[in-house]
Amino acid sequence: MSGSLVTKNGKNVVNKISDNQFQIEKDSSRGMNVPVTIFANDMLISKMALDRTLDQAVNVTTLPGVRKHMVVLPDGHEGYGFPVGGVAASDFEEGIISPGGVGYDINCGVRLIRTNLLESDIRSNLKHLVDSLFSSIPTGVGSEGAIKLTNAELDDLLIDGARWSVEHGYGIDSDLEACEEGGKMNGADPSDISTNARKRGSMQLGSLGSGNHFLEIQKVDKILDKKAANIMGITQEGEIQILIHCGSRGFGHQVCSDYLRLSEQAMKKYDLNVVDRELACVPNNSTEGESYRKSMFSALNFAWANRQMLTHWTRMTFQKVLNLTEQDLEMKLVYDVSHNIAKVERHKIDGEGSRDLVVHRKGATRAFPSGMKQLPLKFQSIGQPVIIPGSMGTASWVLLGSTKSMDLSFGSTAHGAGRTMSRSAAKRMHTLDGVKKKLESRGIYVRSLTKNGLIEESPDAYKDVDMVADVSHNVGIATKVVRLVPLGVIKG
DNA sequence: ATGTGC
Repeated sequence: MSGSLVTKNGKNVVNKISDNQFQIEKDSSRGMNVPVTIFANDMLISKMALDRTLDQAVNVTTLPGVRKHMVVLPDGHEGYGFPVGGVAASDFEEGIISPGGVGYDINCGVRLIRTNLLESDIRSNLKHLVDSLFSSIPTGVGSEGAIKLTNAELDDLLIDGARWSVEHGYGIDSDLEACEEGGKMNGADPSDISTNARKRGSMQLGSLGSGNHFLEIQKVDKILDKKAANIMGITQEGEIQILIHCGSRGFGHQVCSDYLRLSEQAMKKYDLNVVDRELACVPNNSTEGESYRKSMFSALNFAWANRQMLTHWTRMTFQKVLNLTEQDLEMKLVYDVSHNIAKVERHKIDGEGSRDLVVHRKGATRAFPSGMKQLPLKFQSIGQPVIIPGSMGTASWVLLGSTKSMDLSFGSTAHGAGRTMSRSAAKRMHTLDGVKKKLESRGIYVRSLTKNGLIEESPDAYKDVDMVADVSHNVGIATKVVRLVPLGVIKG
């Protein structure tokens, strides 16, 4: 491919800066406040130009107070208003906050748990392990968890996040320091949460959900950065790891819906106009902005509490099936990262010094470098573990945040593979047997609640996660540490 | 993603 690429709506020209960096220049005449920077390669960016990904990124640059640039990561694809796989930073004082900039699944995220087991320790028990996980962890749309909370208990959980779960017996103290924000976002306040969100939330606590959410038993395929891997507790190839990918379930979904509606109404009051109604937003410093932040933070905490509970049941299942005690079976949390979040961070902007920005990461992972005070002590010297799940049944990656991310991507990198085939296309092109056979041929045992759940998540409906990790590594926003491959999967 | 699609 040579020359420049034009986006789907025909209005935006993409310039290639280098092999892995592209740009859409700022055009003030079309209301753009900043340029768009895209980290990709020729193949990935050509796919982004086929749908609305890049045009949506340009739309975001027209929002009030957007700073520096809109970032699109190599896994970018179209989403609700804002593209998924993007970072939009808005000025704390003069900018906006937008529910669509976080997305429906608030704090969709992943956590990686390392074990002291090798593949040979579990091969003969793999099916039993997967079956037991499948029966002890509720999956599927609308699935209900084992826990029923009163309103007052739910309030406590929404304020304390994973800490609530640990204090109620689901996990250990050291789990908390291995979570972004310690698994508890300060400033969460559930007082504006709707009754409807509460109703859905309290029922679904402690469940995995559906779509691309999964729990995988994986093994270490390759270690590329031994020093970083060792500090994370990952020591050798063949070591068993658990990856949990899920979010805030119907609770966060309802919070997002509630605030999209509220934002659309409040925009009239603030005389805010947006080029796409899906970009509904409110001034960050407004009553409505504060209300969304408090409620969205509550949903972050819901998701962290939820992943913490699933961690506990995973540990119990492994102990029981393998007949090992808590002492003999090490299952330590490596790290837990959020993929859908907005929070205030200080970032340098060329010519303006440092500013407080509302960093919207939608399908993006924080990738802070060494020395950042937000990181737990043991990662201060190397940087933050970044966990990137592939699609079900494909590889996943652990990367390491790097100083370049602070200059290039507001301290962020990609979050996953990103779809390349719609759910309906995946259904047309695959059968249940075909997908199962393909996974089995790779030695992967899957339990799924629904037929469509499996077909829609067929590995070839997604981009190549290795390519996504490569772009991140080559640009230097996060570097490769460990490649993981699945052995067993449970999903909705 | 989701008590799944205008």
